Amino acid sequence: MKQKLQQALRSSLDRLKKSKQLSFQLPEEIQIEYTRSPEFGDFASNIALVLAKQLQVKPHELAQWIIEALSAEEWLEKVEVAGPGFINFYLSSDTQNQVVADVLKETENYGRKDIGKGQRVHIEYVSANPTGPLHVGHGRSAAYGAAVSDILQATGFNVHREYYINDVGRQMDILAISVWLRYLDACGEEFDFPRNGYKGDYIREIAVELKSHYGDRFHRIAEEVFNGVPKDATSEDQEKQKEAHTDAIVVRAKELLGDDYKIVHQFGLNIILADIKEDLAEFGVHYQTWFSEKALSVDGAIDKGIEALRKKGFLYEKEDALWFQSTQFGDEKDRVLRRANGQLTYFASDIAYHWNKLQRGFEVIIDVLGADHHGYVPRVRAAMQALGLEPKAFYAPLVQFAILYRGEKRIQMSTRGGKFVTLRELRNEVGNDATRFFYLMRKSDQHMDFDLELAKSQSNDNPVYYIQYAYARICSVFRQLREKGTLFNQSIGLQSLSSLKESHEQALMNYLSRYPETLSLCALNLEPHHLANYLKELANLFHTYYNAHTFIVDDEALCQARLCLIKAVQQVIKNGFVLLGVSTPEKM
RNA sequence: GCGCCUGUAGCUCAGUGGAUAGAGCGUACGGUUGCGGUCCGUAAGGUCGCAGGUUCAACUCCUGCCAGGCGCACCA
Repeated sequence: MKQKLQQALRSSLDRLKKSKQLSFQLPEEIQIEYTRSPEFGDFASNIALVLAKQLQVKPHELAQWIIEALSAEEWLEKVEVAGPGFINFYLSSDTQNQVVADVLKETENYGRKDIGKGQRVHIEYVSANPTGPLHVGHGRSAAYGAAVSDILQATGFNVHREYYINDVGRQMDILAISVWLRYLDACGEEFDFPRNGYKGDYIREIAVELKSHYGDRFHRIAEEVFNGVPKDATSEDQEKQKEAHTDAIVVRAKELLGDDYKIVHQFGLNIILADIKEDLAEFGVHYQTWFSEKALSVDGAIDKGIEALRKKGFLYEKEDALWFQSTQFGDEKDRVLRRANGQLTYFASDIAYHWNKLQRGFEVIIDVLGADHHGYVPRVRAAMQALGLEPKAFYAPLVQFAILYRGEKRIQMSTRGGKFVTLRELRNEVGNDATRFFYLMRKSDQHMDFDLELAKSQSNDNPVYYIQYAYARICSVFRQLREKGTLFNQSIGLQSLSSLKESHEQALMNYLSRYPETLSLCALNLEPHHLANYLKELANLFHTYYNAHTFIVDDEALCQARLCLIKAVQQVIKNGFVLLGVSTPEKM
């Protein structure tokens, strides 16, 4: 519709150019926007305001000329000048009605558009270290990544969802020794558990399982284990000392266990990863690939990634270390890929991983990151550019933590003490639907307050409930219809759409027609919250309508037309919720 | 100290350079309660953090300041 209006304005301006001998430069795009309220019509354009200065004409007067030069269109009811020189368009009601037929015809495809043109998009999200269960912060990333993926897919992109498993490195070693030490504890050994170890109860559970699988195969005497290991820190803030302590234990573990170390290492990883996979699957969050960092290092991909950078000339050696010139691409300092001690940094394997993404032919790369990692973005962006990706084909949307509240009371969380609320706990308490929707309701890169009480409540204050209720209510109307022995007749309804004259009906139809644009907006900005807000407003308009008018009326034509309208509403709620991962129960 | 993000109604938050800055909740009145738990109306409530600048037009873009959050490893 916007395009049609732009076309109409363009030809009107052409005509003016000739008749009034005007010369002016058209802007690239003639702006058409939805009006804020029906009193300004359905659409408005600011074109007269934009051109007024060039032409030295008062905007209001210019707008009048443009309107006079517009050719009559049957889909336009009227066109007016308003305010400082806006041109307001009023669509004829038949044009408005058309949306109902469109929705019912296109059903689950209504709103889908091919703006992606099949571009291959790689989106990586969550990718939490497999050192423990997912917590509520990861949950928000999961909900966000899944919704963005589905929205992009629905708008014509070819989306590949991937989870990068950081299954090597120090954190994993610390996990391994944490499990092992709890295992030794279960074997009756006595010692102080390292401050830097993973202290959660799940570690003990894994240790117990390890013991039941392997008996005391990995049992070593505590004195032997801690022999030569530097003392642990005496307070939490002595980072260096804590790390020295755990690092030494890792070395001892490898010495004492030999090849068995790998078994312990893998055992913990497997259990935690299985838990993460199950958790996400239950949350309705799916991936095409679980990509292992270990696999990357095994097949020499890291060297390939480094080689790729070297060939492009962005590497140099300094003080025995290998550096990447990320400052060439706006990073604040160059970054080390290989340390003086010969070890590769995490960044090196991350470059390899991203190089691998490019090699697989993805044209758009999206890394969903926790907001606390924002400092990491410039160097990854730099690497992607160095490797030849267009800057605008790389996106790193940030996801902020949610602050949990139980009513007024804030729920305190600290990762350090292992005292965090897990995603599973949250889902169990408030349900998948509310968890998903609440996460997506707010712009992802902003802090949000997540009220558990509200999320659980079966009241209209709860937006998820409110929208689901609208859907269920519509289902209920159709059930009621059957009980009354009346049949829903879509073709009669569609032929009678012109009888939908109530302001509520007009408003609903107008809003339904905005759904496709809302989807595009979400897709192009990677912002699913627009869709959540849209659905809330749609439900609101529906409830208002429901309370103002009866659908099942004696006038057959009117009745069927109204049923068509609410059926369209039902369809759009469904389409939107599918993309957000929220269910649409028919009864509540 | 440097960098990034955020500052909009009592609260939670929307707001693609446009018209009188909005919604929900909360507050104060009033009206409706029969498809399902309602909904509707009215009012109060704002120097859009502050100050400049760009523009016909700024909550929106730019600069500076103030406040809050996060990040600043040859860690991952």
